[in-house]
Amino acid sequence: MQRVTPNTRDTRRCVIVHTCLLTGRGGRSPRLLGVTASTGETRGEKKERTRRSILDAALVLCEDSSLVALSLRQVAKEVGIVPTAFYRHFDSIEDLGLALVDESFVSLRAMLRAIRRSDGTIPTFTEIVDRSVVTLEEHVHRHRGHFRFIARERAAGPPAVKARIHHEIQLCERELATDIARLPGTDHWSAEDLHVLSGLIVTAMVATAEAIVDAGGRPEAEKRVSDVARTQLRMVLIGALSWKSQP
Amino acid sequence: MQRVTPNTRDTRRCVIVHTCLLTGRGGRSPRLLGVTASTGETRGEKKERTRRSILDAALVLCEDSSLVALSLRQVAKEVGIVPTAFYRHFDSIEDLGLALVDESFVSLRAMLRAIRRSDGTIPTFTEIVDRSVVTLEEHVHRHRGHFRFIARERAAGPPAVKARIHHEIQLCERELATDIARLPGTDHWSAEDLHVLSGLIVTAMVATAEAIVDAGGRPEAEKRVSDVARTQLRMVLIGALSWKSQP
DNA sequence: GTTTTGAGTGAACATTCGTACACCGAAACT
DNA sequence: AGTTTCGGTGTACGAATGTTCACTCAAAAC
Repeated sequence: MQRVTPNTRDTRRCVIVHTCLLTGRGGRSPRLLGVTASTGETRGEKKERTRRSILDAALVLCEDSSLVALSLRQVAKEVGIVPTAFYRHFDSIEDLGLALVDESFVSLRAMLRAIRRSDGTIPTFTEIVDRSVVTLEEHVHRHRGHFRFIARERAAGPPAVKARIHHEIQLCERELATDIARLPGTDHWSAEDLHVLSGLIVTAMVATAEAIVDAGGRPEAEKRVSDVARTQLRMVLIGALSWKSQP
Repeated sequence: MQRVTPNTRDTRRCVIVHTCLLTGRGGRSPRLLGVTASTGETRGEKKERTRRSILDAALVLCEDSSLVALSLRQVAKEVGIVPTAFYRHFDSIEDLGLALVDESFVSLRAMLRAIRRSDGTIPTFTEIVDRSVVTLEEHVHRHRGHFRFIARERAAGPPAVKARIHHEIQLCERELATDIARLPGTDHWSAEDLHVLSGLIVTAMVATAEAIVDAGGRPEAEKRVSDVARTQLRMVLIGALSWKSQP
């Protein structure tokens, strides 16, 4: 972010207050030295907390723009550490990005597991669709930052980040394919067709997630998006049901 | 691109040779002054040529990374002009981005028109699908740079750029909806359902275009992508045919 | 109690960035 | 012919960048 005029920005500096670092800034206030020791915090815990602060700060800072435009110094300033301290936690911004990808997909996978878990009774297709869309909507709400990040860096991130995101999405497709295979009426499908269908569904859901994020929390806009998503999924499933696997 | 080590890059400097500027570099070689006049090139033509060079250079330079990480000085160096000369053509990098969006969609619209134009006879759905996918594949090949650009900046560009891309894609959806409405068997569809369907198709096609770009020109990978796209489109259309518009 | 470890500091570096300013000179206009 | 227009040049500026290096000092290991 170099080409903004110096005074337009910076209204939200140091959003993340990093209290543990305010206690003893390298001997700047030597009378507080003993206090830090009294916090009863293990060194590993402190490091982990700083790491979290860095991850959170990075997610906030590249909200507009992208990872490739995110500077190490910006992150350090936001966290409240000196630039060089960044290297104690990550080798580079790209490395940070990979950690954010992992983190994002951990929560996403939790969501997918939640959808799958509720399959005790044999549900109708409509039930599956409605439940999935509702779950997605909730989840995007709760992890808006992560979804924005994935949607952005999937297309614009550093090559390694893009590759990992792509790989994770492919895993989602494969898991969905095995789920579909368990549904009644898909016995005669080829593995190829199964994968094609799950790819289509995942594509549609990714687009839906992006649209929900873009709705920016306005309830009526989100409602419209999720209604569209529901209809689209039903269309796809109806198509799938009348699909004949060809050789 | 600030965080590369200074010597790793720069193997492909000044890819775009800007001959017109080599003739008289501001009086650096005054004996060539008359030559420039003898090129028989209007001032407007020269300006347009420089503008083209800037657009092309920008497209190449932000191939990896993104518009938000593209610097005015990089572009100027690649084109072979001094940084301040950039402002004679664009107000900012964002302005340049908007021009690139327009340019990209001009060619995309030409493609869509081509698909539509061939609808003299009443084609089967299979014919429509096959023809569309083939056309898309050809077009992505011919305008790989533009498609990469759109796919990237759609998610990561400056807000104004993102907005314009989103708007253009919505236009595509609307045009597709009116085309679908002309097809037999969709008489009883609501306008809402039409738009939902075209949105789904456009989403799938955007994803297909991205996948073709990512295939990187390897023929077998592209073949696989386009086969998948064909199957997906058929699935969607089969679903659409057995779709009943609900109130 | 002594030593080692390691997260964080702060100064310094060579680059790169956007932009302001005065200027040039040939095409375009009168 | 004389004047204006306007791409393009070159210098200069303050600010920001990634990365180096030699430190500090309390927690952890011994």
